[in-house]
Amino acid sequence: MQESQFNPLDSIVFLTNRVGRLLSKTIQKSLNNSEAEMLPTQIGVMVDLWMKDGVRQQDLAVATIKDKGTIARALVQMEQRNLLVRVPDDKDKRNKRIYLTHKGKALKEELIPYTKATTKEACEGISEADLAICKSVLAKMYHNLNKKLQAQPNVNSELTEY
Amino acid sequence: MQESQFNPLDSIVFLTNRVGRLLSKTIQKSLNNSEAEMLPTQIGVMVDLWMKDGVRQQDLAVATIKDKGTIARALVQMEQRNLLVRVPDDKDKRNKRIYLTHKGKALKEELIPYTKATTKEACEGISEADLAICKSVLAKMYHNLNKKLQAQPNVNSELTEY
DNA sequence: CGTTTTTAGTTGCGAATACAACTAATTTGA
DNA sequence: TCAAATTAGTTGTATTCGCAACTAAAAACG
Repeated sequence: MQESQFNPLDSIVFLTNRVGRLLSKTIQKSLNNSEAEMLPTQIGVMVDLWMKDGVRQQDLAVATIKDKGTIARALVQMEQRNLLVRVPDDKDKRNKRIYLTHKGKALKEELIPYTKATTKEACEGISEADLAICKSVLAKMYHNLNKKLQAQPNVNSELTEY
Repeated sequence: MQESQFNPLDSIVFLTNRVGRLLSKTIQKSLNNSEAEMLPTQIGVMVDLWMKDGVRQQDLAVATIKDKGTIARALVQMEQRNLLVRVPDDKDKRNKRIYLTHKGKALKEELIPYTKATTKEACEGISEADLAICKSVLAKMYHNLNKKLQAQPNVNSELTEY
């Protein structure tokens, strides 16, 4: 049996995973004991709502790659904190539309500096040009992976179109 | 109050997170009902052990960005499945060294095709050159973030040196 | 139309996880 | 040399999460 070549440090799966988790963990920790303290799932929901609000719970579940039950419970907690409201849709009573409150929108301003600080540290020694290429590659991958999901039935991802 | 510019689709934090989670979720699902079926934490442990085995539980916790208790319980399960062994260290009896069994090493061969298939789909339309730059940027970020962790006390990350 | 199928959201439940308290082993340094 | 501090691993506990069963609403279709 021959030994396969597989170096995680040269694997895009390994790299995106570890870097993504390191970054978000670092940011999340730095938020602790601040006004903006939030759980990872909640941060994910917030970010999606900044891009587009008024979407359905189901859209958020797909976009954040979480179970719809998990999202439902996270949204209840966030509604209790007055970060957002869940508005039943008159045209289709199965849907609930999610809208950020003023407080929810304001959190964006709080989160940005933490995100920028962590990003800056992480990107030390990396050229602007290379970073731009890296982001465009990841954006393309994100697009490909979402398209793949859309190709399967029963998935709506309005959110992830760009 | 001015509205801040923050487009998640141009944020390395958002992109690495979503792409990383989409990729690993896709691979994990494709493993279901196969011999190689594993939980995300277990996959993370395996990958680190492929890079370097004989490390301590604590090293794995740091490398996989998980709580040491979580790792301890995951390792017990994996030991029960005969994927690895936990060997008390004679020189320092606090440590347990983790070694892959033959079965654990063989899983690597099973996992590779799934990883490659998913990666290929995700990278459609991306040039080799750009992908290489993307990976080198992420590897550099990974290095920076781990160095940052090492700078803080009580963290050992032998594993993440490269 | 009316029945069947699909979809959005909710909820019960068990598994996985983080956090913190604990034990045992080692290191530090007075 | 020995008490205090640090470290690796374990375990208790509360929270989070994914899965699956369920309800209600809408769409599909004969």
